[in-house]
Amino acid sequence: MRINEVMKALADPTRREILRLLNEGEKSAGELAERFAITAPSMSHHFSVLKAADLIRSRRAGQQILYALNTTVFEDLMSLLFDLFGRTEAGMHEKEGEQ
Amino acid sequence: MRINEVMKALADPTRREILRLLNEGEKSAGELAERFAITAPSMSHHFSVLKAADLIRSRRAGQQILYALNTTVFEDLMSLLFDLFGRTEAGMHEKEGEQ
DNA sequence: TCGAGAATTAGCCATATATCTAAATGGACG
DNA sequence: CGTCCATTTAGATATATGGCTAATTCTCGA
Repeated sequence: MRINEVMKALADPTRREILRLLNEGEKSAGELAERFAITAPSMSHHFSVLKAADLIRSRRAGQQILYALNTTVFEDLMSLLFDLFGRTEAGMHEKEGEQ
Repeated sequence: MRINEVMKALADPTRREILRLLNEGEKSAGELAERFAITAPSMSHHFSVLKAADLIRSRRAGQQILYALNTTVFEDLMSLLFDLFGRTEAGMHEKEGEQ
């Protein structure tokens, strides 16, 4: 996991809301876009940031592109946060995050 | 908790490293600064961002200012991440077994 | 093959951010 | 007091980011 890309991706409120919506299930780009007051190209930019961070996955279905959460990153994120905040008693979590 | 401020604070690698160092225990501004290749004013800027996000607390001890983690935010952060990634009932039924 | 619909890519602009140097603040101590 | 030391504040600058419009790509269906 690229921590920096993940964290930067999560730093934007629009992207966090996209993730929240995708938590309900797979949605098309257009379906997501209509929930926001920004243009499709801007949304597309956010999708690419989320994809680069591997927070979402996409697949084409006809003319549409469907996006879905990549939940495996969640665990990595938890691991990172424990690394930052977790009060550890010697070896409580062996697996250290990168960076 | 101001999610946006917390997330933006965490988006910077220097600030994440500061938190990691503070996880070892309280440290002075200078003590933290000497670990990085950036100037004291730049460090000070990062401290203020972390403070604004309530991720750290500070207290004066003579000429020095000591910083410490504010661990209570950790729980809030976890809660937020579950909100983003945690499978809710609706989501669970839509994409079961997906990874 | 052609046109329409969905989405992305390209290019531009304004704002936000991270960094620096220089100056100001606040405490310690002779 | 006066000066030193630790840190912050002010102000400047370069880069990053997020938004837009216009143009392009890709797929579907007549």
